[in-house]
Amino acid sequence: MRAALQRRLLVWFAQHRRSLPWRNSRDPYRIWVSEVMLQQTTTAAVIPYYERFLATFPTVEALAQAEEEDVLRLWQGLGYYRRARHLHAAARTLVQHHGGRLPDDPDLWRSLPGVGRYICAAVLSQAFDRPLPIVEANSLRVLARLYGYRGDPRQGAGQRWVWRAAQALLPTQRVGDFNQALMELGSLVCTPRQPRCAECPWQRWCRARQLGEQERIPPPASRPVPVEVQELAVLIRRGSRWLLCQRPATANRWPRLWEVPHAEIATANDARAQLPEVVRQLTALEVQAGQPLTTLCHSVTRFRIHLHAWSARYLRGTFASSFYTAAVWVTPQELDRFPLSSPQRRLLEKQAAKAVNLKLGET
DNA sequence: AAAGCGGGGCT
DNA sequence: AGCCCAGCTTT
Repeated sequence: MRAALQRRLLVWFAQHRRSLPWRNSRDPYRIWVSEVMLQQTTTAAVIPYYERFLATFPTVEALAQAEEEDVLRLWQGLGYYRRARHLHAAARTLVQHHGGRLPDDPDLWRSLPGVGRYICAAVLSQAFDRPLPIVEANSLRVLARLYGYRGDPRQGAGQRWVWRAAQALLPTQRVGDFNQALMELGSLVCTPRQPRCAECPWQRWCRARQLGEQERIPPPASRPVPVEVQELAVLIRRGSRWLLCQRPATANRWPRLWEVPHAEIATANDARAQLPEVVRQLTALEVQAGQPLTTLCHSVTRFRIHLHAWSARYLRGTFASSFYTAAVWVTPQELDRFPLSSPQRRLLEKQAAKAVNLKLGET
């Protein structure tokens, strides 16, 4: 049965595969770049970025020689900027310590920043046909449905199950094509909602379909419980600069006003000018000096997107002291939301440390 | 084990 | 509006 599944999938793939810029090449560098960009990002969104990136940095040497700032500029708008910094750092490692070679060596790939189990296997199976399985959002859905797996294949035991399933199904030849085909099936046929089972090469073996449970397998990711948050905000304009001042509604005095230190950097680096957007959202909520601002948030992330970076300390529960300032950066991860080069990041971290000291001094 | 990182596309 | 997406790192 396994052989039949493999054969039918590969035949289907030969007929239905989309022509994408990173296919038709076995260059590990090109495949690698595509996998990094495609991480948590849809194909349509990636294509223009991918073509620009490869035109600018056609080889790993070109990427290694580039300034980090220029790499980030090309990445701007894709999000998850840590991916770009890792890609660039890994390119430099490969050039400096491995002669610019991208070999068929899983241990080497896994040692690179930003390369986990999936990207390692995706690159090596496509470039060298190395028999490594991959599990991502599409193949995960296909496998869970094929075997009618009832648990959550994204977590714990389910995760171990789905990687074993992918491993067991893997052919000994045309591994790259098979991995691609599995994802393509999930993307074109075995979709999250309203899967096109009539067009599926595996329909006769699909347990979920036999049970009529295609839409319920795998189970949807659970959403965080909404939490109501209250705080006060003041927005002050001084010429072309903006000051944002926030405090928890429970605090009884305002923090000293500090200029938001990353504002200028954010506007300078981000074409979509995040600061005016913050201003727009806040004014849309009619935030005036001293007015209460009530937000229903479904998750920390959602709230922080809403108000951008300045509410970090509040939601981390570290605002027990009687005041709170917007100017404090909390973790390096929070800096990942901006396309900041490593030196810029270090500067902000230093400023943040200073702000924390000031804060402690006043409490 | 769980949180954190974004922006876009789709229903 | 929700929900989802070719994941990885950090805590």
